Amino acid sequence: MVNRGKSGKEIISETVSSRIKNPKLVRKKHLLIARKAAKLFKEKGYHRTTMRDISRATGMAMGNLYDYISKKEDILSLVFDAYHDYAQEYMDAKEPPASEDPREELRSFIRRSLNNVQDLRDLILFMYRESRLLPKENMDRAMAKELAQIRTLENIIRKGIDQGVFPDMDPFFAASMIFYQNIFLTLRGWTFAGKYTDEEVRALIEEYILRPFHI
Amino acid sequence: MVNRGKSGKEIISETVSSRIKNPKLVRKKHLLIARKAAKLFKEKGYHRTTMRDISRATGMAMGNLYDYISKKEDILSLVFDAYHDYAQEYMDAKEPPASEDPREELRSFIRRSLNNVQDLRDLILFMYRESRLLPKENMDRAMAKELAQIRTLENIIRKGIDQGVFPDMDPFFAASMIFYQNIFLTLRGWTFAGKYTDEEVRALIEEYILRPFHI
Amino acid sequence: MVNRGKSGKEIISETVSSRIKNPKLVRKKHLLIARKAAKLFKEKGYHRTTMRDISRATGMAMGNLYDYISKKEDILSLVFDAYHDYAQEYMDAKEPPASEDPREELRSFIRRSLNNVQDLRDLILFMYRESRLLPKENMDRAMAKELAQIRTLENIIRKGIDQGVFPDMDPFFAASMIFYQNIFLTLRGWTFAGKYTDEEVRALIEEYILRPFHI
Amino acid sequence: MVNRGKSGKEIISETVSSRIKNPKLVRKKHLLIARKAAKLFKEKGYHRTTMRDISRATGMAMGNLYDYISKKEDILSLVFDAYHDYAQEYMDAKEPPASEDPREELRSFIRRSLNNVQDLRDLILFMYRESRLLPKENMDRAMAKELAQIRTLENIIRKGIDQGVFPDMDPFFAASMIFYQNIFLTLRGWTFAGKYTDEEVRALIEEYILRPFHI
DNA sequence: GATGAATGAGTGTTCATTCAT
DNA sequence: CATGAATGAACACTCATTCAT
Repeated sequence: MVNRGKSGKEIISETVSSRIKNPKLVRKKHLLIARKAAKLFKEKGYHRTTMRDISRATGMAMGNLYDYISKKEDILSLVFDAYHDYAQEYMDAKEPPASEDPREELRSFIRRSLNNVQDLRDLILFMYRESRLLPKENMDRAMAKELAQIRTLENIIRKGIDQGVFPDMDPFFAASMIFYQNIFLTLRGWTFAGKYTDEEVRALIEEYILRPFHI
Repeated sequence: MVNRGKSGKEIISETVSSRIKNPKLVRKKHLLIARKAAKLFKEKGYHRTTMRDISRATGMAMGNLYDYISKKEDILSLVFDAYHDYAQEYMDAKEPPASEDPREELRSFIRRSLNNVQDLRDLILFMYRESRLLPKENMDRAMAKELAQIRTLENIIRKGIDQGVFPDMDPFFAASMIFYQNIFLTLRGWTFAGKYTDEEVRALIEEYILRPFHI
Repeated sequence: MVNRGKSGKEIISETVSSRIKNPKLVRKKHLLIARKAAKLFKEKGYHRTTMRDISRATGMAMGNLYDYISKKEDILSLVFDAYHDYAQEYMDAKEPPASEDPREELRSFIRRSLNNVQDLRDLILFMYRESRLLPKENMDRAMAKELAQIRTLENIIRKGIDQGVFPDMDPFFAASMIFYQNIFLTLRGWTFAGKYTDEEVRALIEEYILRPFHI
Repeated sequence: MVNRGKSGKEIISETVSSRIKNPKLVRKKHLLIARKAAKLFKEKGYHRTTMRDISRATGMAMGNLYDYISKKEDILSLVFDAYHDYAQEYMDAKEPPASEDPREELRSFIRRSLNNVQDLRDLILFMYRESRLLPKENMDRAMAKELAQIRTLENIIRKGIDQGVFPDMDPFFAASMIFYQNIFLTLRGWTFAGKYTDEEVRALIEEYILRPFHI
């Protein structure tokens, strides 16, 4: 849930500047704030969550909170950054020894991604809902991260097409569709509530996504 | 853009009650409010749109506005209801003479749906973002309408499977996936900005969605 | 205490814009706010006077107050404008039939000015103290009004010099000195507290100011 | 820039008490604080200068700052005291061998005073603006210092009247007027901006002030 | 039915001051 | 003695809602 800066030191959010001098403390509190705020945001949305709520949840006094951020919007950035860092780590950590079979690679990517999505369901939902409130800089960053994931997928697909194991298709577009289908159950999971278990849903989506790739 | 109640009378909203007696007037104003508010909501989001904004946009005095609704939330309901009514009409109006070929039926449904989505892009985006703010009753209604559409799709698919023109699959699940893939370009339009035209995107989605249905 | 606009209609403050439509009401409330706020500002200074204080003093609810102004600073402008309008009227109203004798004209100007200053002592003191907080536009206006008064004085003095009844001197500079001497007892009246009555102070200043004009 | 107490020990402030034992250190830090705070106060005013600003400017940690003062107001006192001490020194240091000619003595006093005022222009302006914020005790002390200077002037004038070189007048009143005319250019410097150089202004004021003393 | 002024609780944010180390 | 993080009351300002006409 942290960036690794050039020097190898852990950094969370280069954009949110704090008045506090001790960088270790800043990182720690930024993480605390992001964690607690994320919970509140998920439950009540950004606008309905007050700074007082966040103060209470973090156990930090109002003024102290503002020692670590300079506006409420910063907390939004903190939450997004923390998620992206975490998601990156999640995908990196579970990366299997790169298979030579594109079909296997694709399945592996989807499976990891679906697990991640299911774990962070509410957070992702929140992010999709309120990303427009992000300051442009963070928005751009978020979009770049998403694009990077899509590019990874695109490469896998392109390789599959080249090797003749996938049918011919627009690889970037297909990658985008897959990426979005991954998120699908987050946005509309309720459709399946009661009908299928989480396990089943994951399996169904995986199968459905892979279907167009059978020759 | 109106419901037909059981009695055949036009109703725009069963949930939003107004102090005004004249039902024709109520309907007219509710529509006016929904239309103007939708525009504002799309642009600035629900929370950032003030009652004063809506008063100004509709040309109705604050007090008069509150003669037709009782809380701001009501306007959200009005907007959602108006959309659903409109979408229903849209799909109904363009419904072709039911083809006997499930493949054609499916393609036709998707095409109409994609057009609808592209026309109302911003509104749909807004609704996905702020639906959680809806009072439960409206939320349930919105979900029911979505489910109805999915059921229509499900039937087409089931027929195709039965006739052996579609491969075997879970028809409800497939219908759900299709339905949300339709919405895909709304949520992630920016991914394609500059890469493809709207036409191309529609064609690509259509093709991609239909791919799993080739035997 | 009001401006006369081009049309002859009374206007108070063209700079402070309000959300209220009825201009009569706006004028009335602006005046009320200026009057009550001036009192508070004089007593506690601008910064120590809170919007709640002003709300309480005017009997207007916080929100209503903000219907007539858009920021606290506006109230400062209101106070300054009201004073300047009043001072203008004061000087105009008591303007005697322009005497032909510059000496008499000068004495009359000084006397009126001193009376005005003594009446509005605390207000003027406040204004000299906090004028730097004014938005530039108002500041410029205030300076222009002051300059206009100095110019009037300058003209009287120049006439006197031309007629040979005043000794040779820089008329603009002398006018400035006189103007400031008028205000003097506002800023440092306490020096005389207990020593002289207000009457006596006025007479002493008048005499002192006029002294350099004896040949 | 320090007082000499009765015992001959240097004291910078009798009113501002510090928690620190070492009196040398206290004096040093009080002076540092007064110097840095004065700069900030002149630029931004008392209220807009935060304790953080002062901490930063002095290089003292917040808590350490509060070891030497007990409230923000104390810093105001420190600034005023430092100024008065400095002004006293300024006048004392440049005091010429007391001339026997009251006219010369008067001119000398005014000249020194005008130089002082021009040097400390911004500081004096600040003090006039914010003196009301001083605790009563300091206010009284400041007034006493002013009065002392006025008394000095009064004596010169009285001597001149007695010797028949000045026309008859109320010597205390005249002394007061002179004293405040000195300050004039501080308060209304902008009136002359571009019209006269600083040199010219000083000469004009000097001449103007002395005018009533010609027989 | 319509108008628009009035209400006041609630929001984000600041900042003098304290306190643990 | 020094450091700087922590405290929380107070502030300016907003806005959904009501009410008098």
